Amino acid sequence: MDTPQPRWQRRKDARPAEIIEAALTLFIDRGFAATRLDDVAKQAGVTKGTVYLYFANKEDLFKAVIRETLVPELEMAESMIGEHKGPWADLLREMLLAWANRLMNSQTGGITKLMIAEASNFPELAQFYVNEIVVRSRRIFADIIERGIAAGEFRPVDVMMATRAVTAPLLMVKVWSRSFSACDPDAVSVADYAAFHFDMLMQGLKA
Amino acid sequence: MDTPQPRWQRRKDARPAEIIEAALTLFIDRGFAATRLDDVAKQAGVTKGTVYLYFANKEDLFKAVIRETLVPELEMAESMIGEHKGPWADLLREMLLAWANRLMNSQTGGITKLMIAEASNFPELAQFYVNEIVVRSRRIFADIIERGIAAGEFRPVDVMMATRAVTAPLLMVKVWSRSFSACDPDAVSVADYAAFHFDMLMQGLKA
Amino acid sequence: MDTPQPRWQRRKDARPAEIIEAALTLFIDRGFAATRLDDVAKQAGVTKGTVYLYFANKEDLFKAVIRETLVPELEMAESMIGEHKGPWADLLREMLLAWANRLMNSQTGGITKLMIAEASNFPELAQFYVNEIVVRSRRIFADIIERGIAAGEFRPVDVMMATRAVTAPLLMVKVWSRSFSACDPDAVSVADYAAFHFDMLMQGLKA
Amino acid sequence: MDTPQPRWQRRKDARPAEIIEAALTLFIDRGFAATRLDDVAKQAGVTKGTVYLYFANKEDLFKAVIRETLVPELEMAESMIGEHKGPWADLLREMLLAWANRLMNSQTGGITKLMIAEASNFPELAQFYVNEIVVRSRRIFADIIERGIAAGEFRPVDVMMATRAVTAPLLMVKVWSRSFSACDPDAVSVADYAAFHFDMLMQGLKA
DNA sequence: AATGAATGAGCCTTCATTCAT
DNA sequence: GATGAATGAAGGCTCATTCAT
Repeated sequence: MDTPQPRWQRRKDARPAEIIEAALTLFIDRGFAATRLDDVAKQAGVTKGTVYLYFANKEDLFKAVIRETLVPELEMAESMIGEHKGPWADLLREMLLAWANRLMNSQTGGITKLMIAEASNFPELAQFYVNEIVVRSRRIFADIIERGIAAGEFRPVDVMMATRAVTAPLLMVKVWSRSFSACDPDAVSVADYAAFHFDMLMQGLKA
Repeated sequence: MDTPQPRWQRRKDARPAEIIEAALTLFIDRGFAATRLDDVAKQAGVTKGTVYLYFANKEDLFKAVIRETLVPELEMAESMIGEHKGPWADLLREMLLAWANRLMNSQTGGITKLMIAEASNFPELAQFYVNEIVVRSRRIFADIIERGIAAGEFRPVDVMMATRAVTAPLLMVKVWSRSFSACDPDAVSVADYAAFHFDMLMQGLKA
Repeated sequence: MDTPQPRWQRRKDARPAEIIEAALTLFIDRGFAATRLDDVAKQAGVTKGTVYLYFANKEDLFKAVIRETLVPELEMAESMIGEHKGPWADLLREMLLAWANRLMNSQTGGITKLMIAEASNFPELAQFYVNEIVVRSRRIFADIIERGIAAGEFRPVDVMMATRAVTAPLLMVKVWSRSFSACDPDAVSVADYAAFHFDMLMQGLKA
Repeated sequence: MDTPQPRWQRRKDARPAEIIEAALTLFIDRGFAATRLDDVAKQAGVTKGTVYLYFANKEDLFKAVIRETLVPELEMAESMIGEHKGPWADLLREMLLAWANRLMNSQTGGITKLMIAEASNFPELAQFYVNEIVVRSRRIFADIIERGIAAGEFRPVDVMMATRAVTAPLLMVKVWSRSFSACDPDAVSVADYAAFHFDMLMQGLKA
């Protein structure tokens, strides 16, 4: 006679994070509306009822997913800034590669895709995302560009535009690969692109 | 006996296009799953039943929306290519500005956003989109880059990467504005950005 | 080959009343919370979805049931008042018997039972019920008592109390029979009781 | 090693009564179905699990609530009867006032309301209630009426009917006040009504 | 061709009940 | 004895889809 497995375990502390992780994956993959709580629960290894022990409803879970996932993002973004000596271009390069790295190893790209898709359905969340993540991330790159210009290292371009020029391509490549890597014959790796991107930023296309 | 006024008009030819237009707007705004057919019908000025006269089901409508909207895209994209004399940079500039123009005046940006969001839910559609639109659009810019390099006008960069560098930023700025223009304090106009983008592509950031 | 029955009929005008009637029966029998909309629908010969074509939700249906059922009640109650000649006692008797009759042939008793049970769960509805039905019904009997006293026909008793003395017993007997007729060995018919009640009201118990 | 304080106290004997009391209050207020066991537990100062230590399920708790609450009812009812000398009307008056007193100071009225509402959902319980409480209570009043008639003190009325005439109004006034006291502008106190009721019973309305 | 009443499957949510701690 | 995390069945509600008119 073998020991029967207990039907479930008490994991009060671990549950929310597990559910959030499962939900994140599914939300990113299918979108908010197309994700069923049953699937979230199954993926988290619990039943639907358990989800409701920790989140008031589906929307609340979505918000938690976004917020909880963005917190490490924030911390990572902040931690990138630090002491720097030497040319600003070197720092820019370093930052870009670090960011590309995060884009590959975290859910950052997925979250971006998700927010792009659901922004109009969750306006306050979109606002939160823009304020807390986007604006801050831009600030980091904008600072570098501004200082580089002040140092005479960069051309005196419009900083806001340049910031977009620095961030948008990398983000797009990552978001794109999330959605189309399976069917795009010319898939491009984020890591490879990051290096190329920096080169293009510096030298431009002209011979 | 007098001829009774018909309760509705025969609009056989116009109906599908009207429904598709309404559906496109709503799909782009809310996503596929969050869009109700009732709302599509209302926006198209018909009733739900009428939608089913022209489309087998919601998914079928979605596919039609994508396909029908992409046809003019295709045609516009193709028509951009033609005889060209003078420097390739000039053609690139012209193409970029024309594309930016289309991004502003058509649903191209919206479709991109929609496809990013729903690609994993509609794989064949994603494949269709990539094959018919993305690859062709890339081809246009890739050609220019290749020829510019051959002519010694551009640096001998990786063409596939450079194509991304040319297209991704503009697309991202447009997609982003669709989702976040309401809550992004540093909104950037696509037209302005296009000019800046070309300048950066040519000269890079270095002083 | 026989003609296949149509799966359903369009009965837009009749539906709400049918649903209300079915709901009334079930609410009275089981109470609000214990009544499932599925059962209401089945009893009304429709499906659950149809209920939602006409009522926003279960609570809304409940309110409609109460209101719609009470309107005829009101009208009947009001219509009892009219021209009267002769002793006030005769009018009182007439009114009581008419009311007893209505109690037997309408859902009045059931509604009362229902409101007693659900008043605290639906405060505004309870208020509506008291204001629109109870107060008016009392007014009718209070008038008769007041005039009877003024005419010297009745003793100068407290009118409000006397009104209760006139109405409460009949109502209780009816409500009681709704709930306990199946298990009460000494069930009393409302019709019989009404006659007895009038007699007691007039003569009292004393020899 | 010191003796750790136990997290909870053994209250084996007190627990069931506390839970029953809490449940009674909520059942009366909201009805059986609308009362959540969570709320019962909270009101009793325990957790949901504890309820199941003492009661097999919600229905079982309900039955216990009714039965346990009816036991004191029974005892009180029985204790009212005793030796009596003097006119039967005096005894009747005494009994009515005593009963009114119990109606005000116990849950009798609430139980009645509850049984009226749930009788059809709990037939055996309704039977139990009728047999053990209602029939016995009636017997008390019926006895007085019978003896009063035999003594020539009361008119020779139908005893069963008269019993209803004696009990129903008081019960109705109490039940009513439970449900509608908050919204009935002409609320009537049970104590006041009891005195009036006896007067009416004796003298009737006629001048 | 068009309508919109009706359907019914499916999802979110609640809550009585169980059981690991 | 008590807890409360976890379950799972049930029910309210939505909405894509059908079909009588």
